[in-house]
Amino acid sequence: MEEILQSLNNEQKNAVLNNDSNVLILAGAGTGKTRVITSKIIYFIKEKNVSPRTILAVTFTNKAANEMKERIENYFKSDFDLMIRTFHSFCSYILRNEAFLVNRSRYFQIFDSDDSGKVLKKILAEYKNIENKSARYYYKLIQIYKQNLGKTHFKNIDLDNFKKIYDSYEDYLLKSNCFDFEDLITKTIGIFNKYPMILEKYKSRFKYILVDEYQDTNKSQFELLKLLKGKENKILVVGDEDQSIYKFRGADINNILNFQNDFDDAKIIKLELNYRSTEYILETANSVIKNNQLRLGKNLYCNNKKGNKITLFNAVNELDEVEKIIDIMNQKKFKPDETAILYRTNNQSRPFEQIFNKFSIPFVILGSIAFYEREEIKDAVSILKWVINPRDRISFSRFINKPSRGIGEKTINLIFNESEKHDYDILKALKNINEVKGISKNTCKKLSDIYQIFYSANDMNIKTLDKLLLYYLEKLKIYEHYEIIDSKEGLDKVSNIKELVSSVRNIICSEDEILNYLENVTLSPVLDDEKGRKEKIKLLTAHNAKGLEFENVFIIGMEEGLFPSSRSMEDEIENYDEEERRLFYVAITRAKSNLIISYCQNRNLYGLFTERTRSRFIDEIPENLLQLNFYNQNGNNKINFKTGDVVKHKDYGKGKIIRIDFINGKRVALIDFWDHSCFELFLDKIKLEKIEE
DNA sequence: CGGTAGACAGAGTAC
DNA sequence: CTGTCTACCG
Repeated sequence: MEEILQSLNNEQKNAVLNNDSNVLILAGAGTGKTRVITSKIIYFIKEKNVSPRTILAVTFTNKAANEMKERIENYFKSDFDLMIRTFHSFCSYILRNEAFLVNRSRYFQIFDSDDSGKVLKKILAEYKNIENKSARYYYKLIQIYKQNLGKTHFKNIDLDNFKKIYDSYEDYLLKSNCFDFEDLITKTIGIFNKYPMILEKYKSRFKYILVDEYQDTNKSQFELLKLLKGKENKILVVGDEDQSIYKFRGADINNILNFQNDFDDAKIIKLELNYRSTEYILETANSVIKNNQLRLGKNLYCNNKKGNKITLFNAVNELDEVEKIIDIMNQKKFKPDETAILYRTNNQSRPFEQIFNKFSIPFVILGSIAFYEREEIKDAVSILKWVINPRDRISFSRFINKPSRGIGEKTINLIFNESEKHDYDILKALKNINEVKGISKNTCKKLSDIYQIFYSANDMNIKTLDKLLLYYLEKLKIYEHYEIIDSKEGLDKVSNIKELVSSVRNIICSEDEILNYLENVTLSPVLDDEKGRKEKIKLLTAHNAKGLEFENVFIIGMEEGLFPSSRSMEDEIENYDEEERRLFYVAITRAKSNLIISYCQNRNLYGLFTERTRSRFIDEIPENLLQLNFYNQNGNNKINFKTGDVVKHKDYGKGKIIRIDFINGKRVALIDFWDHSCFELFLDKIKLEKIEE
């Protein structure tokens, strides 16, 4: 323990040793918070003789959970019965224990938003969709409704209609023996409220509650924590209000802002010493975030060197932006492996894919479409989900008609009706398919064959999951379904499925192992394959970059409407740009040594060229931290010309700068001269003065 | 039931 | 621009 404490700074030590009250550790970016949490858990176990079994640590990503667990077990060199999980996976653990209390079996499966959307689509079709709103719209409403534990005050929404759709949705999930994401939290709370004895059981077990990324908790998660904590236990939360970027997912920044009001005897310990970034980068981060009102307030400092100034450049369009980034990387000799390109929206990776591919520049996109969200992967996984939980209608519908074998919506509905009539699961309905009226002889035969495939699997004594999955895939002819689409796309899908098969070769074919695997697939989507990351430039959204760090960071597309996003402006009236500013702050603080920020003058949006203005956030960076116009290295012309400036030339007279471009590192301005036509001039070679209009 | 063509809406971050 | 939904025909 001594050596652990010695390696901590005073702030961190204080956070580890302070155990008499409820504590909020307000940890800025790069201040070593994971280290503090793990040290704290080690301290509990080693110095306070706390049984590991009584510790509950909740995180938001499985990555963080695994990292903590690993560090602790490495220290003690032994496995512990430590409950370190994400909110969702912790609740899933409780729900599997207590499933019968919410009319489910422990084999329940979890619907992702895609599955939920399909359920809602079916329901809306039945109701003829009175309000003519999309399934996605209702999914969002239901999510919000659940996150707020039914205490939402919807405005301008037909509540009777909503309630009807909501009830049908809940009914569908119940019949499918499934939960959606929000259910995991809310149904757990439901059990705790309804059955105090059950709550007592968990409360008396988990005496020490630690929460990571507290700024990302939503209302229901907050309620869950309060229930578990009760009056008896202490709670320790770690978070950073400046990095609260998941409002769209229900995160309520007020949880962290109000911590001292919500819990009595609460203490705040700040961690402000940053180990990650150079001073210029930290100063940039600090000057941006201080424009936010909703803060507890902290100011990062470091003992690192000043470092390089922040490079800011503009590009003609999104393709030019890519080319300039390649140029900068070459000139500054950035290693691809240590470089990340961060953007606001996933589709901004496109021009990079195009150009990087053209020049064979190695890159990897992190987390755009998670592997497990791909159509073909979901198809394959849905087979296993249905095997484990044969009431799951959505999973059954996914694979049953791939390749098409004449089993369409009509037949599927007849099967569902049959299973509902007798309270069978779907497998049993297939077994008795001959009794179902309205299905043709031919189709009946096909369904019986499918029943045989699943029935026989039990007798085959298959040992590992890859073999089992392969058996189903071959018998059901899923490969053929995708191979028949004789294109690169189809072949990619086949190879993705093969990758999936080989990834489960170490999983034993027991119900529990498969159940555990399926839960991980849904609750801990892997960002990418680690093996392919080396020596490659990383492309990812600012959201996905949270918690990561890179030597060199490009933040691209810093334009009004994009970053800050115009959609976030519609979302709320007050402080509408604060969440976006936090996101920018997160992006800035990912950089260790070099930070480059860029924006475009034009951008192709939905097929149209649109003129852009640079982001308001850029103006919040003090000019003395910026290295402007990276390409203007000669410094012949000290004037900082920009688009829209009115200028005067001794021969051509007055004109207006339309845009500024760079050719071979030299600034070139396209100027619309009033007495002449429009033409381009090298800014650093001509005599040009800026004048007032 | 299934495939396809053409219309049309939407366009964002993700456990 | 692109993905999705609808209408129609085999």
